[in-house]
Amino acid sequence: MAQHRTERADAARNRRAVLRATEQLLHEGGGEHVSIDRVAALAGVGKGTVFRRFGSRAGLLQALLEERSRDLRDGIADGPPPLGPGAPVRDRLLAFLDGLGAIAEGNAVLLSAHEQACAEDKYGDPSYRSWHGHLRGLLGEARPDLDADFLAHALLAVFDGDLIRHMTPPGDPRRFTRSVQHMATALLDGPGQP
Amino acid sequence: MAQHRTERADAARNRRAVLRATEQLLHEGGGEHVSIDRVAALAGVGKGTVFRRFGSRAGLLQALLEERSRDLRDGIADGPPPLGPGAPVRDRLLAFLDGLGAIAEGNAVLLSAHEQACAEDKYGDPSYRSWHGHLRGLLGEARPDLDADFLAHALLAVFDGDLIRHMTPPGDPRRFTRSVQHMATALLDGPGQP
DNA sequence: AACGTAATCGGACTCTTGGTCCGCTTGAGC
DNA sequence: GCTCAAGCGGACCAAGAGTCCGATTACGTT
Repeated sequence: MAQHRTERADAARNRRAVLRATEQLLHEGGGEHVSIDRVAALAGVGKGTVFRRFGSRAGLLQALLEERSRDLRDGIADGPPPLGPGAPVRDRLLAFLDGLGAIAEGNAVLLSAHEQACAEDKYGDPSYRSWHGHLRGLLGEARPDLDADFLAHALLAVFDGDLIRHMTPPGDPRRFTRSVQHMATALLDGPGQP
Repeated sequence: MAQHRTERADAARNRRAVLRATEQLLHEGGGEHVSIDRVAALAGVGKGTVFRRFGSRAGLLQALLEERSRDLRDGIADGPPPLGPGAPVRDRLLAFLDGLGAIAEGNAVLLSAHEQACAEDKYGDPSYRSWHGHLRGLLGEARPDLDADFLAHALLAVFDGDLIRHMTPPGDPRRFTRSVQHMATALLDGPGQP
C-alpha cells in the first residue's frame, strides 16, 4: 500500500488504529453502528484521515474484508493442495468453500455492512471478482456443460451476512458451510444439459 | 388496506399518486434516486403523507413490490395448475420460478432498492417469507432427503436486482429465469444425501 | 542539529436524507 | 349545515457521508 516511496510512520499507525477501531465497533454493535465519525473518534484520529486513507465507508469495510481474506487468496494462488493448485477440481472446490465459509461465518456482521455499503457495485468489488473468477474456473473445468458463470454467482449469492446469522445455530458454527458444500456437490454431480 | 371502515377518497387518491410517483422515479434514475422528498414532491403531497401511508421508505418499496407480485401469490394459492395446486411438484416449482423470474426481470431496480431499504430485516419481510415458504414446501415434497429450508434460501438469494441487471443481455430478457430454472432442476435431480 | 517541504492531520462545514411533530384542513356521516 | 376524527403538509430535527484548508509534523538533506 506504499503509494510513492514509503508510508510515513504516523500514517501507518493511524491506518492500523482505524482498522482496529472499525472491527471493535463492528463487534460491539451491528454494522449500522459503524459510522465514520465513531470510527474516527475511537481510533483517535480526525474524520479526514479516515477518508484520505480509505476513500469512503465502502473502501474502509472492503479493506478490512480484504485483510481477513488475504490468507485464503494466497492459499488458492500458490498454497498447498487441496486449496492450492494440484488437487482434483472437486477437492479444490470444497476446500475453497470451506475457507470462504469460515471467513463468512466469522465475519457475518462485516459481510452485511460491506454489502450494504458497496450497494450498487457489488459485482465490481475486487474481492467478489476474485472469488467469482476462481469459482467459475473450477466449475467450468469440472462441468463444461453447465453455465459456470451463473452458478458461480449463485453460489456466492448465498454468502450473505444476514442469511448466515439467520441460519447459524449457536451450537453448530459450521452448519452454513456444510450446507453450501452439499449444494455445490449436488450441482457438480447433477444431470447434464438436456 | 381499509384500516377501520373505509378509506377517505383523498387518502386513496394520494396513495395511488405516491405509488405512481415512486415507480416513475425508479424508472428514471437508479434506486438511490428515489428519496421520500422527491417522491412526495412528484406526487404533489407532503412528506408526512408518505410516511403516514407507508411508514418508512422500506414500507413504500415493499408496498410497490407487493402490488407487483399479488397476481403470482394468488396464482399459487388457488390459481390453475401448474402454478396453482394440483400439478406435479416439479411443474409447480418451474412455474413458480418462471413467475417470480418474470417479476424480478421486470423490476430489477425496484428489487435492488427494496433490498437496500430493508437491510437488516430481509428475512422478516412478508413477501420473502411467503416465497420462501412456498419454495421450501415444494422442495421438501420433491426431495425429503435434502435441506429444503436452506435450498429455498439459496434459490431466493439469486433473485438480486443487481445480479439480474448484470446478467441480462439486451436481446434475451428471460435468460436469468432460464438459468435459475436449470439450476433448480439440477438440484432436484441431483444425488441424495450420502 | 537545523531546515525545507511535501505528506499528513483534524475537525469545522456542507449537503442530503430518513423520520417526527403539530396546527390546519376537509371528507363524510348525521 | 355541523361535527370531528381522519388526513394533510411542510417546518424541523438528528445523523451521517464526504469536502476543505490552515496547522502540523515526519524525514531526507545539508
